Amino acid sequence: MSDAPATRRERLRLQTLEEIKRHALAQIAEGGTGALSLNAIGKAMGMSGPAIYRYFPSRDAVLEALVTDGYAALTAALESAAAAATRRAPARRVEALGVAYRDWAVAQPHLYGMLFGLRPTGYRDPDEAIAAVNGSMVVLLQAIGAVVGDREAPAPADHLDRELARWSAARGYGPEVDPRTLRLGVLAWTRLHGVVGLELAGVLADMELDPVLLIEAEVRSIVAAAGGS
Amino acid sequence: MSDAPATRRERLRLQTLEEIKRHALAQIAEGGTGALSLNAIGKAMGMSGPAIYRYFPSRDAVLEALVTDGYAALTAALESAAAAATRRAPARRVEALGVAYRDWAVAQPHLYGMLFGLRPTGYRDPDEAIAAVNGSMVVLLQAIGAVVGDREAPAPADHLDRELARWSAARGYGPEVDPRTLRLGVLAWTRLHGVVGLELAGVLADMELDPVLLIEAEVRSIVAAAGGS
DNA sequence: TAACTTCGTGATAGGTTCTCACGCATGAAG
DNA sequence: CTTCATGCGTGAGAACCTATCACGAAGTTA
Repeated sequence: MSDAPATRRERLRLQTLEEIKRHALAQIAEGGTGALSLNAIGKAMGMSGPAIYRYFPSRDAVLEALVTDGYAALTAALESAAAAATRRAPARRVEALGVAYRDWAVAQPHLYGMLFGLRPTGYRDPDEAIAAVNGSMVVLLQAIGAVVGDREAPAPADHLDRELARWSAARGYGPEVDPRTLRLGVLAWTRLHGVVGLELAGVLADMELDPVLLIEAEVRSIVAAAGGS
Repeated sequence: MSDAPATRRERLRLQTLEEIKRHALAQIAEGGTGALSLNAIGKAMGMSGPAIYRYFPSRDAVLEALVTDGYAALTAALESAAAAATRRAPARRVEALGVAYRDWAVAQPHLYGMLFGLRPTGYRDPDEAIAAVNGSMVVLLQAIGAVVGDREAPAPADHLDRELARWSAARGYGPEVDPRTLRLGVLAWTRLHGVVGLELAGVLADMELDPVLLIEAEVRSIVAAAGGS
């Protein structure tokens, strides 16, 4: 994760680099991505605007760095939640993950929006970021896999199952992740995102629906389909 | 819908107003909301930048107008899909709605993002827009209601059901919409949005998952829960 | 015909990102 | 210990943006 700080210069450079990202994140937290201004960051750090360009080639590069960091932070949050619930029943562990996912998103809505919201056309995550988001998926799959347990998979393979099998193989998950777990893992994610996304968009608030109840309902639907209590 | 054009002046004004929105939509379609420039719109229409301010008080007002129109367009698309499938089995009608929902979103991703993506903090839809999005919900509820049919609802009312009952009553849907339909309607929406949102974010593409298969799986999950085939 | 309303224009203020040439200070090599 | 190169920050400036303002030219009504 952290390379050797090597020379003193690099250490300082890394320090200001982190400080820039900290300020950028704070700006985004109140005001959205549009409120990010390299000029303002420079001023807040006590230096001029153009100085930032010594550290980031462009405004978009700053955003991209935040995205990559964000993926890692989300995965870390999920791992921590899974670790905290490791002694509880598998079904409860899945529920804890669902709640943790929403909590993380709600705590920093604009960052979540940068990760899973609309992107400028043509934008594609760097491989580094794709790998990071993959970590979240692994956590989910482990938890759901524990619920499924050793039950044999009676589901007749449909189109989706076949694609998922290919997908899992290509990803190196290997055949030890059974099809049902795979399917439920992906669906759990899209369902969680559906609720969280609409909550952050303010639609659920407009309708006066409680997002937590929806999250719980969706978690329960996944657990039930996995054969859990 | 359309008021009387009254005087000739108003007719012309409405015409340029529409033209502005057309150009705005085109700009957003390629480049996202950040690419919207009133200056550029004016230039494209053969007039100066500030002239636009005779029609919209601010840049955000243009975006807001697009949002309101967008809600209506989505509802219209769903209604049209429902009408086209009116002679088919109820389960098929729900499926048609799911596909239509995704099709509409994919056809104009940035507009969809403006409707259901992250908003600038503090932003809240005008009542007009909330009413418009409500229309989409009604279409969904009708289709799902047809699948549920006259089956009695055996579901033990949980938290979510109780909240939905209050919600439905407050909305004037009346008690004729049964709890199960209500619940499935909301869940159908969040599930569809989950898949579509991740697709538009490019996450599914990164993972090489086919969104259509996911949509079908989710529609089937709703239909199954409704008791349909 | 005269008065009034509406529309579009150019100028302008203040903001942004981003490039550039310059000077300073730090760390490294001889 | 001295010299030199590298990296860092600055201010000026180009090109863009939103938004406001005073002004003149239309079209509309009395």
